[in-house]
Amino acid sequence: MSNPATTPLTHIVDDDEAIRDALSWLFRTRNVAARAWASAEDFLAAWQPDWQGCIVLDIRMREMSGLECFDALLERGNTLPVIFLTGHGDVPMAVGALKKGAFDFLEKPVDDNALVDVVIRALATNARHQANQETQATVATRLAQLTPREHEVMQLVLAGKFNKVIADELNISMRTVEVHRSRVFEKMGVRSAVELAQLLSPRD
Amino acid sequence: MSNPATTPLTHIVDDDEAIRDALSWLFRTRNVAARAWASAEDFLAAWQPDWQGCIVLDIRMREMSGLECFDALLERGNTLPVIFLTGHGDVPMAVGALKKGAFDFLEKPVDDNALVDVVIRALATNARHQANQETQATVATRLAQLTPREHEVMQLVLAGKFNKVIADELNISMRTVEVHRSRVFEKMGVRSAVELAQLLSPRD
DNA sequence: TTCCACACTGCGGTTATCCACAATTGAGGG
DNA sequence: CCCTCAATTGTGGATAACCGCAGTGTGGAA
Repeated sequence: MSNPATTPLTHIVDDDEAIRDALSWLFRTRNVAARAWASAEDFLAAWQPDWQGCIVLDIRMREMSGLECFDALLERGNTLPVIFLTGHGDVPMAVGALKKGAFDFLEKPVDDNALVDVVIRALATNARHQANQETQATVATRLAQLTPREHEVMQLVLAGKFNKVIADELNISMRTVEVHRSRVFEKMGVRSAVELAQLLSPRD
Repeated sequence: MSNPATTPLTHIVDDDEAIRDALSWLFRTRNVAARAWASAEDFLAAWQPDWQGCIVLDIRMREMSGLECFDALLERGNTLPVIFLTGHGDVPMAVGALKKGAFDFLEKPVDDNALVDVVIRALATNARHQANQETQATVATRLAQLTPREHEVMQLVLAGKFNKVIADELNISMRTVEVHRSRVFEKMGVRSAVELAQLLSPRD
């Protein structure tokens, strides 16, 4: 049994066993690791925030619908790309799902190649997102290690101020500024203010 | 006549005069500056890349359809947010438009308040995009003023390297590095490598 | 030929940054 | 009481960055 936290899986969520089997088979023939779920409830009960991969989610299911499942996932902070499949979609439903962040919205019957293409793109998107999350987590961990004073000095360093100016503003000696500055660089794993600025540059 | 390059306008493109009039009136009552066009061709003939505002675009029109107009706008590098209106949309059409970057996709009859809300959000999005474009244009202009050698030195400065190391790598004197470095800061309008790094930090 | 832009360099002097070594004080926890 | 951590500071010495002043050489355009 693959571990969804480290091996990206395409999760097929559909109450129709024939569809689940067909999609499982399709993905297997395309070397896409997949796992099938017979209901949205089953999937949600198992879902973990650190899973990697993507979700192929049928809209119309017996108990909980795909859209309800999607809303629940969003509430839990899901970041897996969600591809909706539906036999009877309408425009507001599709538009609403996409604007809530759904990755795609496809109508059945769906072309095998088209679906696999979408899944592969979704997996790539998830991989990029994961890499970005890890970087941000590392930065956040390092920032959390700074003492309040170090953090304060760091902001002024990032504002491009001289040590002498920082010392004046904080009413401390230049030597103290140097100590804090040096410790900031050490804790943030950088060697210069340029590297620090680049590490902490705002990203959309 | 307002100048669309500087005054944000909501462009109503619909071959149905009654709709145009109704929407013009609606926007006027909500203090949203608008301009109506009887055909996609008319709008496209007038369109300029520096216009500000947004576009409310009907899909089904006599000659050129809204979707064709949208494709033409994309080819021309349009950045105005596009809100589609349709009386008979289907899911693939809606999904396709949104994935090509349409701002929204609404079905007629559309609720006045809902439409105005969407338009106001689109206008805000356009304003943010415009501000970002201006910043990027300023940076690009400044970068274009650098000599090739200055640009080369700048890259090494941004890599956090000492002047001495840069001099070694480029086989020039340290004084020359200092000269280039100083001129880079001057032309880029910054006072330190930190500011330069922040000005040029990658953005998605 | 002259002028200009670009690239380059040396000298001397100043300011900024960095840090080893050493030390003190205060707060909090075991 | 002892220990750890955070904040602070001084001394002395070294390296890095900055720049005025002065100058040279090359290539291209007028």
